[in-house]
Amino acid sequence: MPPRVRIAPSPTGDPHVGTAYIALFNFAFARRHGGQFVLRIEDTDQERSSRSSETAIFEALRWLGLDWDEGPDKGGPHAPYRQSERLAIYAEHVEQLLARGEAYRCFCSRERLDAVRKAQLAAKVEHPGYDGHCRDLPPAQGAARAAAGEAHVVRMRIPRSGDVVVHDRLRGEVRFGVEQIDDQVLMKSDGFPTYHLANVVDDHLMGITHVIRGEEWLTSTPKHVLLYRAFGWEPPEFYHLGLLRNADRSKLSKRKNPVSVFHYRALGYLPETFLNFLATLGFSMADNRERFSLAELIAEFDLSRLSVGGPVFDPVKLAAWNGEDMRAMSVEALVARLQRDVLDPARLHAIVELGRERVQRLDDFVPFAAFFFGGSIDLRPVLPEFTLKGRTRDEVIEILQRFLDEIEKDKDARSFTKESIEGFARGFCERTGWKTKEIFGLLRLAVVGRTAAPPLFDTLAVCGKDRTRMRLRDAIELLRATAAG
RNA sequence: GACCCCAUCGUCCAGAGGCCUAGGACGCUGGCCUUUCAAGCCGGUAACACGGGUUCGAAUCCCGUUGGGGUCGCCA
Repeated sequence: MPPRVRIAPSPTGDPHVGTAYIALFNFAFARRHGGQFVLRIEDTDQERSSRSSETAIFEALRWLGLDWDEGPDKGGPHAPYRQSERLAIYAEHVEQLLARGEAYRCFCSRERLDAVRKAQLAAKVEHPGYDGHCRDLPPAQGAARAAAGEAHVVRMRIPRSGDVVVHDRLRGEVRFGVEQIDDQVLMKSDGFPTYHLANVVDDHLMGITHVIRGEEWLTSTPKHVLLYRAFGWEPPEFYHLGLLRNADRSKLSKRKNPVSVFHYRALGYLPETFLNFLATLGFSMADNRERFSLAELIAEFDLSRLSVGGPVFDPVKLAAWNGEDMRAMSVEALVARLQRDVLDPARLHAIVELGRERVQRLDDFVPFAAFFFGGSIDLRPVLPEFTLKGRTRDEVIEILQRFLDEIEKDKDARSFTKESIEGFARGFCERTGWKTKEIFGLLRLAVVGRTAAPPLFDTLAVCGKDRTRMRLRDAIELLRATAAG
């Protein structure tokens, strides 16, 4: 039986390298064995999910050449592939569990849950989690209260004793005591399923045979195993890969690294090189060769050669390989790539628009536009400019760090258009009490590397979010380094 | 903190008891080539976390310690 695998990203934020990483191995495995690679959108968080983010995932995966066989945009035998469109299916399955006593309705308020959690934290209890307040509510009573319209969630009734064994094909048997697992919410009060429920129901209904995903899911797998059991289903095979890491070995995060696939595209990494690089982070060829194409990876892919350690994502090595691959391409091909990924007509248009008042000859555009391209810039020549009257170096570092952190938390700033950045930045000044003049100056300096530039927010928008973030990080790092000395 | 995972050069990967005085790649470094800089070529640097076992023999198996990571949400 050909395998069926899936990638199940949630459409929040930018398409993540980690998603591409996991997608790659799922894709290779499916192709190797003539199976199917399914793309399922896990948009069960109404707050954070967005269509634009979903589209971005499609675009990123396609840019990399990891096309799927079934998905929201293509349909397939198990459509729909968007969880928000499968609500009736989950509701029906929850009813089943309710009827069998495998789940129960919980009417606890958020306030009560918060209080319980806080108390547990304070008391340093062994296994914090839901205290089972509604667990023994008579089902009829629960049903009646629900019918009367009382807000509630549905929780899974986790057995009170025993172990759950997860068979991870990469790690062997992993045993969990059931006392560490609290009664998971399966259905939220808004009628949407949680990840655990939707994931298990869909993997089963969609005939997924192998679940290849990140290690972050390993500890929730026993819950999934229990759910399969509650439904009376056979669980798929599990493979948990190590997580991509920052240089300091923490889980790869946008706070410390560019994690958007688009960032790598914008900086001009070749998709085939990028994929090759990702592949070597978690997989090795039997003959130990490390430069190979997607086709070669597929031809020789073998799940047992996946590794479980968390590899550090090393952009220096990626860049070295990228240069090597560029040298191997024809000039024509390079020009085509340049025009597609780095200097596309829309971007060129935006740059010319910003530059035309500031240049006198056509070829002035090129030196003018330098800061719109490339990664890090040398900020050392302008280091003294980061000194602000009445502000210490530490304060400057702190405010830049805070700005950086808050960009991602702000719903509007995330889209990174001229207007949204401006709105965010002005709000930021109000919140922090810093003058716009101070903040805007610092931003311009950090991102552009000079004091003279086109209007700040246009500039940031054209530079793009990832490049902006990267240079802010660089600036902070440089300031920290020099402050220490 | 509890639970779970992981542990070979700075980093990535190879090594599935003797083939290992541990191999490849990036980085760093010396040299060659070259009007320069790159590129290319040749060479060097550098690791089995520690402690106990098992075994004739351990990087490879077991236990412990240490270290790193992940998870503990009506987020996925």
